Amino acid sequence: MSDDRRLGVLRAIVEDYVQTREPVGSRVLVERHNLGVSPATIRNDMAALEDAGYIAQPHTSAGRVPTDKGYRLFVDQLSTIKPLSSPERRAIQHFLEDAVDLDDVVDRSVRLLAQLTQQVAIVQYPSLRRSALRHLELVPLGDRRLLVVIITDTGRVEQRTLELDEALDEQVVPELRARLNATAAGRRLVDLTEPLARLEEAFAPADRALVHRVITVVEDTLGEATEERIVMAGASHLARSGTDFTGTIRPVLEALEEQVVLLRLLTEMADDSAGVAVRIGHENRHAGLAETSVVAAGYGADGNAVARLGAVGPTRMDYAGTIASVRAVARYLSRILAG
Amino acid sequence: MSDDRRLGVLRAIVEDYVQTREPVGSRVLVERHNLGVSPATIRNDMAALEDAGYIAQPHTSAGRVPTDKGYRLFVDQLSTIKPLSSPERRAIQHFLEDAVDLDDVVDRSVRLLAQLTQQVAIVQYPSLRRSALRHLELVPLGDRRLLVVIITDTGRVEQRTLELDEALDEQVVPELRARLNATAAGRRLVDLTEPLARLEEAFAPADRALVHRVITVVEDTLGEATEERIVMAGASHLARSGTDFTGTIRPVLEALEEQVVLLRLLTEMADDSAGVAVRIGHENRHAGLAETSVVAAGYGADGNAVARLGAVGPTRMDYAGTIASVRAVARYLSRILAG
DNA sequence: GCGTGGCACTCGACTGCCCCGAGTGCTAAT
DNA sequence: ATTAGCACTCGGGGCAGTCGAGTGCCACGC
Repeated sequence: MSDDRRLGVLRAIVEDYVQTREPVGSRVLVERHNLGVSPATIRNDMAALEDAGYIAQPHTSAGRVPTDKGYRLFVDQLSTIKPLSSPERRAIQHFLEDAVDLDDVVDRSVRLLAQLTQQVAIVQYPSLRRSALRHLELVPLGDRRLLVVIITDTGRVEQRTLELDEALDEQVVPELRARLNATAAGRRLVDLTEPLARLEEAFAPADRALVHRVITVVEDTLGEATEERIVMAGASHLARSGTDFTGTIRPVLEALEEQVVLLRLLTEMADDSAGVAVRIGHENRHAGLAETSVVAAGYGADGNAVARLGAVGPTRMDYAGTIASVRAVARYLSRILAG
Repeated sequence: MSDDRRLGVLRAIVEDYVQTREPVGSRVLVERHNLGVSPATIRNDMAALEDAGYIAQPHTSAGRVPTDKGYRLFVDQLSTIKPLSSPERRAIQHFLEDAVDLDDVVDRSVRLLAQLTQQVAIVQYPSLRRSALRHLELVPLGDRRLLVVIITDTGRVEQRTLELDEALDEQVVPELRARLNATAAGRRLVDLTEPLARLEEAFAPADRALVHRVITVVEDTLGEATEERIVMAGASHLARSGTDFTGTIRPVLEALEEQVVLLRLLTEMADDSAGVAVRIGHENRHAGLAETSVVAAGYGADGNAVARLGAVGPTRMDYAGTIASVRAVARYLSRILAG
């Protein structure tokens, strides 16, 4: 009994099951994949695969279904990444290029990915901490409020309003703006703390209170709590006709609405050599996602990832196609952000 | 046969059906609502209500279920709006007050509304066109790119990058910024076109190309196509155990993912005297939403609505509670934006 | 030792049948 | 106008029987 053939059988089972959504038996297997052997032989292989935990049967007189472990082996065997068709590629590029700002880019990306994969897509906004600062803008609003706008090189814009205790000295604002930008522009936000502290000391004591508040607000904005945003699209794909989940899709939807869960999901995953990570079923370590798989990749200008995106679907998904789409969108998105 | 009692019967049917999710018969009706008459009498009333199209029976030997028309009458009869409990009110206020910027406010609002109503919540961002301009900021990025930032009094920030054909004259930027703001600040964005056109003519011919591009970009940003954004939360509530929809929730989810559909939905609805609008079932004029009802209200600082929010759920929903929650969140949101 | 044909066995899916009960509509009585 | 009584309808649940897909195992041949 060759190990090679057994792998082939597993692969055939996964492919058939993904396509038909039904447990696959030994006969249809030999017919559809013209393996040159008889059903009985396949049955022996299947028994071995079942002993090893790669497949299971829902009930005695039914065919076999891949287990999480089976999908894992299947995915690891997937070596070649199926390239997208060239019309597909053009469509992606065209679609993303028309975006007017970062919100629009992210929004278009997530919809595009949902469309391509026919699954739920999630996209994390470029992390503030890992981005570089492009510009800091201070806008006085009346004489007791100051609007602080933080603009990163990934196009992300954050704004905070400061309520001041005393009337604002209009003179100090342009100076503060200029010196803040001189100090901070171009730096990664995570590296700002120390230079900003030094800057504060360089101001006249009378102005320090204001300077301190501005610096504090900038740093708070970078705090973990509020900085991460994730958008989602394609939830309707979860409700596709042939319902893939035992019971309802509610736990899945609930999990997907928890930013914290999604964030953990995305950040915990380690990309493989092709830059894509796959988590299957229970590997997600979350009850609501026990029957789903996640395919994710990082993106970001000039090679260093500033955030991640991915697709979430039933464990019985088209892994090859999903991986290809996720990878493609991540690449185009990186290119757009760099441009 | 008194018309009063018939209305009471309809009301009782709606209440019971909303609670039990099961067709309600004449006997349980008299028992649960201690109407002082016999089941037979109620049956006559029910027959009349059915002739009038307010209720229907799924099949011969079953109880009655309200029709869209029945719900409509029921909702129109709902005069008093059930006030929220005071802990609820405190929770709302507390929750919304902690928001740091507009994105955060909107995000918190939509989650809060989903939580309160136990349904899908949608919130439209404050309309750009109906907001007033707070500040226009121009930020040179290198010498061939100019970042234009538009900040409204509702806290919304839009940004666009201009790619310039020729090197930017650093001198003209402060002047342009000052004059743009002098012309535009405080005005409703929809009223800007004409003053801006006049402003353009006031510049030296050499600078007009730049001025023109900036003005164009501001006006384009206000164009219908990109200005409207809607966020959604609570999709998981659609998948609640007792599935309320014939077939799947897929068409509903699909409709909710179409910004255009949502937008039409929200803007087409006319608020009643209490500031809340309700659309029931087929009134939504959208196939996917034929079995859902929408409760919406406008919000905005100082009384004039700049956008809308709402809840979407099965026609068999708790209208009184949903209306109360939608109204409350709209009010608190208005207050936050005004403050 | 590996592959194969044959065969008995298992068990879910489907079907037809029956019965029960909830709920109705109608009629006649008050 | 309300009500009691009654015949009628029809969906749903329980039960038995059949069908067929698919398995596991065994004996045989190369």
